[in-house]
Amino acid sequence: MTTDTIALIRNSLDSLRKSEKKVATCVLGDPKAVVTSSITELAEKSGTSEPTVIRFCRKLGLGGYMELRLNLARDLPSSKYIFENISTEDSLAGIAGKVINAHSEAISNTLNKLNLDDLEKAVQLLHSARRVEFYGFGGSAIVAKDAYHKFFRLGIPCAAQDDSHMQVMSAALLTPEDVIVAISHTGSSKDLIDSARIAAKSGAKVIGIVGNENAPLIKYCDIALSAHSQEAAILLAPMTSRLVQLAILDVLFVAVAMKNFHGTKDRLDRVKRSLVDKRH
Amino acid sequence: MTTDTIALIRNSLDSLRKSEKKVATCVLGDPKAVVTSSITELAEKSGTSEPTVIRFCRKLGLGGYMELRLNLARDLPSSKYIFENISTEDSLAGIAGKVINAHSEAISNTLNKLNLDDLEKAVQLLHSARRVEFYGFGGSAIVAKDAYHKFFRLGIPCAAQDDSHMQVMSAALLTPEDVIVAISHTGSSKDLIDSARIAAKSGAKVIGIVGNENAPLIKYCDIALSAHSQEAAILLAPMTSRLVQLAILDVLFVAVAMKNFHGTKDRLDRVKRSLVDKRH
DNA sequence: ATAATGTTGTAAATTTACTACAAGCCAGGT
DNA sequence: ACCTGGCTTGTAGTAAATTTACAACATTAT
Repeated sequence: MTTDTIALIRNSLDSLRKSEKKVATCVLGDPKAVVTSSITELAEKSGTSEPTVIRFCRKLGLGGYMELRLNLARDLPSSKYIFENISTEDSLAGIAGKVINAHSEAISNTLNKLNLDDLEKAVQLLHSARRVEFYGFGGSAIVAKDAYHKFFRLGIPCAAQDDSHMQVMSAALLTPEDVIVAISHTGSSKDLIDSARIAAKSGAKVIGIVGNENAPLIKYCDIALSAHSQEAAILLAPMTSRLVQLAILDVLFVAVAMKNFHGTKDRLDRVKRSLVDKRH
Repeated sequence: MTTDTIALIRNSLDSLRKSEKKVATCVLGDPKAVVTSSITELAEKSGTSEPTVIRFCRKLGLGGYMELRLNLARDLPSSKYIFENISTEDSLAGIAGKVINAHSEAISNTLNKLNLDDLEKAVQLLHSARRVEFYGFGGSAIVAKDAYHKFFRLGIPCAAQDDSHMQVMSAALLTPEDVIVAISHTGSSKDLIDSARIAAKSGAKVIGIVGNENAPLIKYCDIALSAHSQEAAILLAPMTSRLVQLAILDVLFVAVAMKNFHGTKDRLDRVKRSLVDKRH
């Protein structure tokens, strides 16, 4: 249902007439220019006439040329999505824009990058787990804790471990019915790899959430969900990566929760009610 | 540099004439409609005339009405209807899509909702603070901890407190040079309000990060940054809210970091180097 | 070869964006 | 209170845009 106009043009290229195709190649060649061009300019540049351009638009299922322009404006990697780094010259508004846009973009990209098969397997594992443990250090410890906060409401016995000693001890005591979720941006933290190895040795299933497809941690994972956050700005990379990790865990949480919707709803309501006395 | 047009309108709302403001509220009220409207339609709907609409566009620094339409089209969510709730019938791909889209949307909206003046003041406070403390409970405790993780790298003495007793004790010891950041989705946690009140009594500045503009907590804040996440799906609300809070703190962090770029860069490098031995 | 069909461009119609100017409004001063 | 000067706002007109109707041309089939 994602109507990317440029993809649409490319797909319907075959069903176009000769001169309409000229228009199409012209649009595909420089879509950005179309946004700022009038129909006359486009007709001229493509060596055709205005009505041809209109017919071209109609063939795409659009109402007219205006609609094409607006759609292209919407779909283009507009100046809004900047992977630039922040510079000292930036105004506060500029900084806010860059940070927010980098985040938003990173999150959207996650959806494309996610492997649905692996995701499905991860959901199955978590759903049928006797116990779930979330491991992470530093920034990823926060993600682990957040995951714990969510998953424990599902009634699944779980814990977040951000202490390397606790992790190995806990990992040693796991059983094949248990699952650990190992979270790491680099995917190369020695301590975390140790913990994952020990957990695997105990027979527990290991789900890795990493920000890099070549991470050594992946070798010790049954399933690795890579939150590859493309070459975002250096300064922002750790933040976007963390946000993406959180989003992946949110997806896992919701998916697992939906496996047993009524029980979940009841449980979430009870959690909610338990907090009312804390309100002002 | 190219800021979001909607945010631009919101910010320049003060410098507009009476009837231009009518146009502005009309655009802000339903930006999507503007994209498909002609200048005449917008003039009519806002109860003004075409020239007023043009003048409004010029005030924003745009060339004319067409540019406004194109910019709005570009900034708007790509026509996916998102704010739906998850249902039990959803496929995994559907769930992932909805969660990710809700998140992405919430983050983008943050930019529009943020009040730049308040943001600027918050940056100033944090930059010149002798000490910064982050307070939060439950899910917001995680956000607090995340903020602590970031800000301590700037060399600012700081801490995250997620224990109500520690909070009040710590708050009682603060000085007018100190700043606390009180984080709460509902903005009505009794304990957090207590902590904020005590901190204020000690003379410390209070920055509130809340998900609701009518939160009681705001009364005790010098600056309240509202991460109002619009009526997102019920099940997803806590998650998106948390993501938005994180994003706001990211913006604050980057902005404060940029106040002293060279020092920051050096410090971040040192932190990075300190971790290399932990790598595989 | 010629009729039939399909494709493209010309020219006119209609809508849209924009400009020049005049009417209205709200000060401040007499 | 009433005028006056400046500042807003709307009316009416203009130029330019998009879209339509139709005619000319090309292509294919009979």
